[in-house]
Amino acid sequence: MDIKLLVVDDDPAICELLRVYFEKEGCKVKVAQDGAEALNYFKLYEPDMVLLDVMMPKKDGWQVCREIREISQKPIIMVSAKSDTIDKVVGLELGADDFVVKPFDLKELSARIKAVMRRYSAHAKTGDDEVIRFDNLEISLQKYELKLKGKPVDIPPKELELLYFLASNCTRVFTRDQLLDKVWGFDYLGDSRTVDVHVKRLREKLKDVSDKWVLKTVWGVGYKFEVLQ
Amino acid sequence: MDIKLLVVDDDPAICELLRVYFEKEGCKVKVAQDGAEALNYFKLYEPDMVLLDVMMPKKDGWQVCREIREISQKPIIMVSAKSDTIDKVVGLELGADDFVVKPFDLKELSARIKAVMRRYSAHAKTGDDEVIRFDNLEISLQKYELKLKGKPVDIPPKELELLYFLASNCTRVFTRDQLLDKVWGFDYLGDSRTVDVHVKRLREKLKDVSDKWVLKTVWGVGYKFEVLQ
DNA sequence: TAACAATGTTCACAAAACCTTTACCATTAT
DNA sequence: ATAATGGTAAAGGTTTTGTGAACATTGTTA
Repeated sequence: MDIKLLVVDDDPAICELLRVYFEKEGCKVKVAQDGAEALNYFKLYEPDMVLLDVMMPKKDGWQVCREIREISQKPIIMVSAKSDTIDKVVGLELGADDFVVKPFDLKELSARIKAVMRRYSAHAKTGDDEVIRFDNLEISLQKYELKLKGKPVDIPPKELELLYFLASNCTRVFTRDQLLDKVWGFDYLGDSRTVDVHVKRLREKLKDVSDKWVLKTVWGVGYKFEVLQ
Repeated sequence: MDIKLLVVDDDPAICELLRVYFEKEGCKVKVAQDGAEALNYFKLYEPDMVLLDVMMPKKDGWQVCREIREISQKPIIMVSAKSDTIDKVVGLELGADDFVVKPFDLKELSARIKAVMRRYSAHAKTGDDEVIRFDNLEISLQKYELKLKGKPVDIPPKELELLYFLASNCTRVFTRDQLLDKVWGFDYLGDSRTVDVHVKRLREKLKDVSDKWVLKTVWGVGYKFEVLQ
C-alpha cells in the first residue's frame, strides 16, 4: 500500500500505533492531534486518505469532515468509540467513506483502507447507491429506506441493516453469532437471542409482501434470506 | 459456553473466582499462577482461549502474550489493573484480542469472552461453499440446503450432516461408531442405533431420486454412499 | 429539565422441531 | 434353526425457536 495517510486523533498513543503499523505497511503517514491541525496538514500535505477520529477537543471529527469536504473529495474514514448507528449515518451523510469503531482490529482497518481506495480510484464519483431489489422489496442503504410493494415503510435502523445484510447474501445461512458480528459489529457484547427478536419484527413487516422470498429459519443453525422457485 | 479456558493470574483468589464462575458457565478451566506455568499449560492443555493478567512476578503478561503469539493465534484477553490507554494499545499491538480492566464485572467479562470467540470462529472459517454433487443430488453446507432433482428439500441438520459426510467420502464404508465420531463428535455418548434411524429417514427422503447412487448397508459393518455403474 | 417516543435488549414461557431410545419384527449368516 | 444384525414405528426427552412483555437506552419534544 503506497499512499499518503493523514491520521487525526487526540490520543498520541493511538496516533503512534497507527503510524508504526501503516509505515510498516508501506504508507507515508502524517499525524495531527486536533481538528485545526488536521485541516492545515490536509492542505499542505495533500494526503490520499484521512483517518479521522470523531471525538476530539475543540473541533470534533464531524466538523473536520465537513470542512474537508468543502475543498476535497479525498476519501475519509471516520473512527469512533461509539458503535452508534446514527453516528454511522451522520458520518456517511457528511461524506465519510467508511466508519470504524474503536477498539479496531488493525488488520480490519487496513482492509477497509484498501477497499475504500479501490472504490475511490475505480470510480472517483459513481455515487453508488447500493440498492438491493427482490420481488416487491427494495432496500437502499444510502437512503436508509425500505420499500415494500413500491411503498416506503418505516423501519428501525437495526432491522433494516439486518434485512439488508441477509438479502445481499441471499440463500446463504448465517448463525446468530455471525449476524451479530456482521450487522451489530465485531465488538458487540450481548445476547444472541437479540437476533431472534429482530427477525420476528422483520417478519411482521414482511408478511404478505411476496411469495418469492422468505426469511427462513434453518433449525439448529441460524437464518437465511431464501429465494424461492 | 463450551470452551477450554486458561486463566493466568498470580492472585489465587482471583483464579479461584474465575474458575468457579466459568465452570458454572459450562467451561473447562485450567489455572496458571505465573508466566512460565502459563506457557507450559498452554502447550499441554491446548485451551481455546487465554485470560491473561498483565502484572505478574517473573514474567509479565506482555511477555507471555508475545510468546504465545509465536506459536498460536488462539484468542487472548488481557486483564489489567490499569485502565491506561497505552496499556490497551500495547496489548492490541502484541496481538491480544481484547482488554479488560480490574476490577471487572464477571458478566461483562463473560460477554467479552463470547464476543471474542465469535470473532475468532467467524474468522477461522472463511468458508468457501463446499458443494457435493451427484446425479440429482446437491448438498451445500454454506446454504445448509439439500437439493433433489434440482429442488430444495427440507432436512434436519443431523441428517444433512450425515449425508454430507457419507457423500463426500463416497464408496467408503463407515461403522456406526465411526459415523458417531465424525458426524456427532468424538465426545458423543449414545447408542449406535441412532445412526440407523437417521439412515432410515434419509432413505425415505432419497427414495426414487436417482439410480446412480444409494445409501447402502454393508452387513455386519456399517453404511456407505455407493456410486453405481 | 422532564416527560415522551422510538428503538434496542433481555427475559420467561410456550411451541415447535428434532434427536434418541426402545421394543418388536425382518433379514442374513452360519 | 438360531443367533446376530438391521429396519422401523412410536414414545418420550431434549434442544431450539417464537413470542409477548418488561426493561433499558437513546433521542426528541414540550
